[in-house]
Amino acid sequence: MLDLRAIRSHPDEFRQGLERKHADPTLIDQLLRVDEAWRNALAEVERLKSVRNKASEAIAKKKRNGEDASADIAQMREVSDRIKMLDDEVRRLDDEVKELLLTIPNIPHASVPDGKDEQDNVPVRYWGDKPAFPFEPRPHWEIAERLDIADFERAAKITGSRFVVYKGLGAKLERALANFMLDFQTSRNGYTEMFPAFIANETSLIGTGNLPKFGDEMFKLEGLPYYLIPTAEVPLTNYHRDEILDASQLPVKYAGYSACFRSEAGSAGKDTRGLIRLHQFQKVELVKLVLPETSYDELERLVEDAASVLEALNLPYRVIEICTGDLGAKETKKYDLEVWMPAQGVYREISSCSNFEDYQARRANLRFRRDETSKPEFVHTLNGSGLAIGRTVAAILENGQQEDGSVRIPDALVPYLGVDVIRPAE
RNA sequence: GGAGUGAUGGCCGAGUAGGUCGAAGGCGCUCGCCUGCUAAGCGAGUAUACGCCCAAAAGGCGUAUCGACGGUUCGAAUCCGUCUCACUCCGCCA
Repeated sequence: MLDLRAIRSHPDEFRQGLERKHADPTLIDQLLRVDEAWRNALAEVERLKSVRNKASEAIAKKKRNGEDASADIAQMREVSDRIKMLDDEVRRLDDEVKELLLTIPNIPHASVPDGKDEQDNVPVRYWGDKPAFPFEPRPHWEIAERLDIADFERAAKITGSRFVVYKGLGAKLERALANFMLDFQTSRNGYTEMFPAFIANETSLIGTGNLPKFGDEMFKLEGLPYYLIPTAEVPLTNYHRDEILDASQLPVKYAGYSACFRSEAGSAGKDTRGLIRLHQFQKVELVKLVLPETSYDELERLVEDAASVLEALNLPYRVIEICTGDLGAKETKKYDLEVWMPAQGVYREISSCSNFEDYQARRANLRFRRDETSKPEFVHTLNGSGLAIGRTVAAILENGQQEDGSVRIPDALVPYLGVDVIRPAE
């Protein structure tokens, strides 16, 4: 959430920020209106409580001296009733302020290119040579079915559409990629490996910004205040919730492997085939908690950390900078990594790296202290996929495919998979 | 799932016939003194959030906070209810 005091002192900056994001700038005015009402009610109730506290003290004194205090008590009864009413009012207004604050999106960073939607995103660099095929490249789902390494039909039988069962070398490829990515990010890029729970509570989801607004993108456990995590970002970012870290601990860098569950509400008809858009996929997620003044440098480094996996796997990709209109609600700045998918002839998102500044840190109360005497400040949080495994499988299958239906495995992965080519059964 | 115990400040730990308790005491930490150095000793200080005053900082005033929420009361760390978490025992499991 945004800083309420900052909004009070220069609301125009926030209105403009929301406009850049094509969000509703009048949210700021709504907020300020309720905030003022809240502060007025608060001042009044605190004044009455002050009266009450003094009177209570006087009553205590009288009683100790054996004097009669019944008149004072009767008088205070009225004050107390009024306090009770005002307290309800204050609570109601305070809830309203908090709810609005939780709903208002983050403001884009000054460096983010203006734009309306994804059409206006800006490619910033390209890496790798797209493979040239002397034949018509097949889509990955066809390759996978032919190699008998992924089974969508039976997954639909077991669960439903948008699920997959990996089989044989497909299952091992999934496992090999997870191991490879975790090893890579821990040993090469200095992340601490984490293995979180796949279920998180509502407080955690509010902390990362998935609730209250985006509950319908997740699977909720029936009758419980628990959700299946849509990404390991949720448990990893909440790991230090309500803590005050020492500045010397920063940056905190976590790499967590998890399954990710997405309801994909509203995406009917999109990417209905293959591994691109499933209700469950696995991912290695990178999360950083950093000093505020370093967060944009850390974002650039995060992009490199994610991109270096693609380079190690020799998968062609590009980096695009997301424009203001296409930014998610929580982000101040975001880069997507898009991997080349030869069969469709398009780049597909395989990683998304974002800076949230203190938007999540405020929600999750993630703070640090510069030294023993200084006041706690909010950290900046960042995260990026490093990478989405299902889409990496798809990219490896499509980019490594050969005319005979076999698939060449990237060299870096061979020690993990045990073979350098996946061939169709005879 | 059943039975029980507990939750107080950075940590430990007092505080139940409700009233000068934001909370004794100790440890830790900070500053000063003392000391050849260290240790010990002595003195002072040491929570957070929010609102108001102030151009701002400094500072001042006020309110709230003893797991959370709600209730009783003029007044709650202390009484009542609900919940959460932790621990112990039993059962059940990987």
